[in-house]
Amino acid sequence: MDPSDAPRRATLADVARAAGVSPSTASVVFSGKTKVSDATSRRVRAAADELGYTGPDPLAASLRTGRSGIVAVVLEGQLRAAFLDPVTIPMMDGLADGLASLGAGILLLRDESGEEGAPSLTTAPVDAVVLIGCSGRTRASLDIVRSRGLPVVVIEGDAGEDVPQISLDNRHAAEVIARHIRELGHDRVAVVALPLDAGHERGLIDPERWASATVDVTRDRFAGVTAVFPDARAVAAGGSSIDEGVIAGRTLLADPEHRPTAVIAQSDLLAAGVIRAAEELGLRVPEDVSVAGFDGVTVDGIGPHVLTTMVQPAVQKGRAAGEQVARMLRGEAAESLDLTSTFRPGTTTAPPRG
Amino acid sequence: MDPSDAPRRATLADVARAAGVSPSTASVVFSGKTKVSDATSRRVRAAADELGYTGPDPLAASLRTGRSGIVAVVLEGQLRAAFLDPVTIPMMDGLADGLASLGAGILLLRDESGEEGAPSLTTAPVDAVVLIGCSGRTRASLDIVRSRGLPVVVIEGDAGEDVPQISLDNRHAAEVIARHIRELGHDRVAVVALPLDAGHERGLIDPERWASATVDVTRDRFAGVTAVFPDARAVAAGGSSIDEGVIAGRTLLADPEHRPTAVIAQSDLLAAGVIRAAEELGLRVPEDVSVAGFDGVTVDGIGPHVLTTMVQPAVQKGRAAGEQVARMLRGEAAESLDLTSTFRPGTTTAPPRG
DNA sequence: TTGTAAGCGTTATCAT
DNA sequence: ATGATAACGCTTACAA
Repeated sequence: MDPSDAPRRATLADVARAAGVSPSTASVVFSGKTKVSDATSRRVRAAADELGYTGPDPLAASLRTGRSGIVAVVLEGQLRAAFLDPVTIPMMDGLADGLASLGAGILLLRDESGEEGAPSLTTAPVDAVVLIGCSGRTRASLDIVRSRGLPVVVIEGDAGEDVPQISLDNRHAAEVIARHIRELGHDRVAVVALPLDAGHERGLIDPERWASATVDVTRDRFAGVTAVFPDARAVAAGGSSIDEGVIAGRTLLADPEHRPTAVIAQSDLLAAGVIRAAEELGLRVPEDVSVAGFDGVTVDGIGPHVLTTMVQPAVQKGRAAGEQVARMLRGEAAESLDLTSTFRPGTTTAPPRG
Repeated sequence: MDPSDAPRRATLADVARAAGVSPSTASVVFSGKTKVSDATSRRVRAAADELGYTGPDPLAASLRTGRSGIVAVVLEGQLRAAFLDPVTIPMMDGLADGLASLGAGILLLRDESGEEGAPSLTTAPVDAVVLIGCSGRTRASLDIVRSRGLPVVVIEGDAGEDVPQISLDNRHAAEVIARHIRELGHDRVAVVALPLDAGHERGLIDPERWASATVDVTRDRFAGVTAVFPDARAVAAGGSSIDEGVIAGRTLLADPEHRPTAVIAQSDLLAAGVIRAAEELGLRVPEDVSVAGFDGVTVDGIGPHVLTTMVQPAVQKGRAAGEQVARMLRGEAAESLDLTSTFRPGTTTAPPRG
């Protein structure tokens, strides 16, 4: 007897009919955009319950309003790689917060261009886009986003001219921590650097090598240190991890002859590795060697130590991005933000031994 | 002179008109669902370029096809908390893979019920839902999903009757590793357990306490061990981290009197902590004490050790979930899967000293 | 190979 | 406070 055999899901029109009201009234009952009398409201809701109607179909609503309530976050490569950096997660959390006012969810998109059938920036039903990181690929993503006319915010990446950007005071922050080290009296200082470019090669860095470094974060943090210690030696790590820090730490600390009295690492993870390396070699931190980090993340497994570090406002970074997106979606102008890291003294730095 | 002052974005209809073809033909040029002559195809693309048309509006396409190409992943609480577990990330990666055949993206949704205006399961334009974890809240999410009639898969959670579920052979896997320990000749064995319930209290666990444990994973992995070592002592950690492992490790190893010769930890992170605790106490691993883990994740910072552990197929877990979602979306029946962990011998277990 | 036509389920505008 | 009506931009039978 049914018009169709597969019992089609009830629509707002069905509910309206059952409740004896017009579709527009029924719509308003659910959206609350206009006053509705208590009586009709109740009638509509009753009819909805009756028919198993759970609310307006988001797809149809989206088409009509032109909003999907979804913001894309574009990460580089495998999710694994992106989430390896411990600041990414708090940042995403902040983003979720910043977006909350908008009622928007986060769509994870991978930056791999090729993959057939993969959901891409070109076809995703999103209201805005947040680009993370600073790979060359960012460029391509940016083009797509632009041609779709979507609002976009870039976090720590080489955004073009007019794209609002959330960045960090990397250079200045590095200088702050370097100055702390100098004030303690150190002058034989070494840096454990993040990768200089996509190559990820490890080892001592020839000063001229910096000219060809492509990763902004690495370069800026190094520049901050050399402003204070122009002759600081540097070792590049293969990535930001404790194990990489251990490797770099050994390189720097093994030889008592050239051993620095302080090591400035470009991430907390690396710093933790340096501490491990030092302890392996029988050196005490901070008595024999001071170690400073960068990021201010909680590093698991360095025991009683509290890392001296620059705390970067990871959550706030995400939240700021979310807020800028929200503004753009409201038609307001968005602005770029340069966030400030704060010095956090810990137990891993001290004056060098007499 | 323009019909409107704000230059409206071009639509497929505009493109069709400009190219002198019908809307349906233009549509097909972009979707590729039907053969189109090379000539018209070119004409349409040219017109599209001309008008700055970048492809069909996903919103409209979604409404028409009833598909958004988005799958929601519901995580408990803050993203931070969810991503603390190192298996979550590879799992999400696997999920992305499993979903790739579908061309679907992943929408991150937080499980917090309240939050006004937050994007919720009720209003998100998704084709299917993946529920992760085993909080009581899963229940609520499940109800929403059900009433919306969305396909759903649960990963390691207490899904109801007919919900396809991806689980792990926790009990059996724990038994496997316990047997390995016994075969090495140990009989004084202790367990470092994950939290028993939301309370997260640390310390030695009274055997009767297990009856009230609510976390399946913890209970199952413990049951596997007691099948081999009925009298194994257990200490609960406050969470799955290296630092918690250190605390638990100290509790177990400090007293030489009752010191076990082997410790079975319920996660690799905990195991890494136990190793640190042992080394702090001057014990060598595995000579003085054997340590086994669970998960098979890469633990940063345990230096030369390779953890003896059960490798859980994290990526595959995600991929399986993705594949089941894909099946359901194709109208096929989905099935529950119980995945198998595999034993990976490492350098952290050895026979007890004579 | 291409065109015609009928929606997909909402919501916004305007009138009542 | 409520209702009629017209889009929103696309896809897909089906017809030509």
